[in-house]
Amino acid sequence: MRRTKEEAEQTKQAILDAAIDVFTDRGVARATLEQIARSADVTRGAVYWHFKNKIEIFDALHEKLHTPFIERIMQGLEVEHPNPVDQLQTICTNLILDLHEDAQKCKAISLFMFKCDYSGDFEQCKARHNEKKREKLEAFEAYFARAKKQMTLPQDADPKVLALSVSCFIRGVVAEYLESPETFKIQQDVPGMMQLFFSGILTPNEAG
Amino acid sequence: MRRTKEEAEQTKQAILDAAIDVFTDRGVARATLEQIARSADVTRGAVYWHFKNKIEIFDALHEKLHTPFIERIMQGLEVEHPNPVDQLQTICTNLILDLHEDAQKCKAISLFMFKCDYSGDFEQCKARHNEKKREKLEAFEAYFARAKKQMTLPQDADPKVLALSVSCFIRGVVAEYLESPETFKIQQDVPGMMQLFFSGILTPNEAG
DNA sequence: TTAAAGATACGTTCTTGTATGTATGCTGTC
DNA sequence: GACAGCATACATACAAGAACGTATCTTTAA
Repeated sequence: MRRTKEEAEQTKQAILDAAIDVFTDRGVARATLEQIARSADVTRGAVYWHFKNKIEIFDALHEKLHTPFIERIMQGLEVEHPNPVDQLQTICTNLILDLHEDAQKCKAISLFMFKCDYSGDFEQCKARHNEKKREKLEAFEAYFARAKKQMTLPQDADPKVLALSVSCFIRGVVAEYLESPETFKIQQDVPGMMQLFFSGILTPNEAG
Repeated sequence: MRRTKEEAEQTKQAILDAAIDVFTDRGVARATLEQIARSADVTRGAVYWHFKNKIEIFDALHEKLHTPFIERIMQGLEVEHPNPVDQLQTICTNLILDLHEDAQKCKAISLFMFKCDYSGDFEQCKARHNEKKREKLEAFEAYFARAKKQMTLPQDADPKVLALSVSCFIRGVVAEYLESPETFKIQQDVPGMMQLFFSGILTPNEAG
């Protein structure tokens, strides 16, 4: 049953797609390679041919999800913008609004937010994933540093803390939305919530 | 080997404490009742005596964690306060700052944020846990409704959306902190971040 | 022809639930 | 107030089924 190279690549992608479904349904830990194989219409033999084990599948999915996400944030830094904070607000808002139209992406994000834990053998993934987070934080920081330089942000603002705040808020919004989508209508409420949050950033901070 | 009633209760609590450790180390799904028993210095027989299965242990831990948390938010509503938004800000800030001093609580929260998923048999927990979330959201909402009535909040503010925003932000902050505590010093940065966030709430919203 | 791309088969390990064993705390009774 | 009888609080033993990794086929592209 040897396939052509393109067929083999298709099989590999089919396994990854199937993995998203099975991980979503049963959770990463309880998901079986047999179930993934079944869902991709192959046997475990095929799975073991393309991936060493479950962790390799998991990591492949993570890579596939986060790379375009970070690229999008980085891209905004490549062009000059009169108000980087507004720019960042727009990017973040759109990033979240996009979720509403990409069910597969939602599933993938939910995987890493709710359906996995980095205990046991999965601990080795954590370092790689943290690296991605650091990149993201630094990009956020760059937006605020640039805004400070352009005087569109109070001079006493701390880019690090602001970047962290943005990161926290986005994470919370995405988490709450994915966890219980019925709680709020994303299209309707999110722009307002983002506006509210970013208006806090632009307010000079009088706290000690 | 029959123990007295108090000893039995101690055993039960020891099992719950052990469960936190084992769940933390191996993840909820990969944790074995045998491991929990070992860690509590009993056998699986004792575990099965006090709990029907792993899910019951899991639920008991959740109950133990969230009840005091919600009570604390509710308590703030019992007394009158000249500025409910400030009051809520203080409560939320303290709630987060407290984490720094209670390692066991951090472990427990991390459990429900990172170490578990509600797939398979654990799906039955989700409804109960969502109920707790709803209570929390309604309490937040009550603070803002009261502030509106007392005119310490712009009249065009939507208590529902504000409550949701607070919920999202807190969740994000706690998640980011617990996931990588080295990213920010909680005592130092959190008050500023909360101030920043709540100042956005008090700013009249001009967005469409 | 040989090696890629999988399928099939097998043995082992790990967990779970339950069934059964057992020692002892408790309770009513006389 | 002591003692039979029972329920409690576990410990131990057992059976059954996953799930995994590997080893061995099979087919066909290169």
